[in-house]
Amino acid sequence: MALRHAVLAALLDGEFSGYQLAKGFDIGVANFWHALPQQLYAELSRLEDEGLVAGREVVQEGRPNKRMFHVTEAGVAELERFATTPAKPSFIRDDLLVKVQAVDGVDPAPVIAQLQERAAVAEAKAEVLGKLLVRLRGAADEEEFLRTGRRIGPYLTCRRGLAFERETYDWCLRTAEVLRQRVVTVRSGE
Amino acid sequence: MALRHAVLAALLDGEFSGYQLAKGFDIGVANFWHALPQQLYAELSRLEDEGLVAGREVVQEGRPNKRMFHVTEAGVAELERFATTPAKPSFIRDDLLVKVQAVDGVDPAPVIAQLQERAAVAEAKAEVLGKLLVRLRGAADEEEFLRTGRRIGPYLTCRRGLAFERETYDWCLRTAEVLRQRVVTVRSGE
DNA sequence: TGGCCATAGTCAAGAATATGACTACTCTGA
DNA sequence: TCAGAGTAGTCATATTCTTGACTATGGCCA
Repeated sequence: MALRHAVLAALLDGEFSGYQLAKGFDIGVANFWHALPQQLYAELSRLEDEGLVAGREVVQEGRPNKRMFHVTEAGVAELERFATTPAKPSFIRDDLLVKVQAVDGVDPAPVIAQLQERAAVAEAKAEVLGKLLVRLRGAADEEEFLRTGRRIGPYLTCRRGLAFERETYDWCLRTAEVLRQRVVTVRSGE
Repeated sequence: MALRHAVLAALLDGEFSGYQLAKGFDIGVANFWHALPQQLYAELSRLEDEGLVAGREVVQEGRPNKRMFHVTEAGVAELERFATTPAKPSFIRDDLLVKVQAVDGVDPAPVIAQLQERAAVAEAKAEVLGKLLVRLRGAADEEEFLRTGRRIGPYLTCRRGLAFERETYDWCLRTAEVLRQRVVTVRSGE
């Protein structure tokens, strides 16, 4: 039940609408918590009912009105409480890893293709995250920023995301190469 | 719905009981697909009903009987089909990352403590995975094994798991250090 | 002027996961 | 000899996540 806390954590950066969160979840918080728009809207409603966030209607012209949310004091208190509860071990869930695990029993060609695709996605994501890091730290260099910046949480999680994507990229390419080599080996009658 | 495929992939290594899978899921397949025992038992039943795995009762003395499962031809075909479906993007889900994201708004002390704990867990897991790699490749060296071994799927996913745990370890320690430094900085009135 | 995309959000239903309790037997250590 | 841990598995319930459809409006392009 940490989606609510992920939302609260994301809202520490300011005021956001459900729609903005749904977009932004792809780059920022989504490194460690993926959610669909429907979940976010529903969670925001629940959080508002419980007084952990507060929303205000923003009337817009030329486009639908929206509701901007921010964290309340009670919301910060809830985050505080959450931070002290023992963390559950993290886990990855990845279709592609399942396919690689099974690769000895099936045709490797589609797996190789998917590794390649995934590498491309990871590369693109890594680039986005790299740029986000630069934007977050602004003019300061990294060390300086980490020592004195006033909002380093997103920066730290972003670094983790970047390392993860780079690792994914490397692993996908190296794994695809291994599988490709084996196809050649088998064909040449090893 | 890839738990079923994770189970099928795990059973490619031989015959296992639900109980064994539940234990082993922690080290092997669990790198990319975590599941509770109840889920595994339920999934095995469903897979058996659908003819994708077959079980046989093994009568034991001094302990409860067990059911050993293996993948059927239909099961392999299902894996084959699965391997060709487009892979969904993977995602991490991590309580601890949420806490780090929120660390600017809350007391960092418990977060630092949890980062330390997590680093220890990751280190232990990395060691287990390292040993598993050695066991999987046996006498051969890595290159040799990857070229000619007949069951490399688990090896490849295990390498990914190892890289992930090492990355987690590094990130946790570096992040904890950053947060500790800041506490000092703030205390000294920066 | 018809179709598509973006903004902004909602509803309902279903599948997948998690939580907690429970049976039953055996071996081991205090 | 009693408690606890390990083996092997089941059941029921609750929460969470995913899928798919749906409302509205405005702008852009052909």
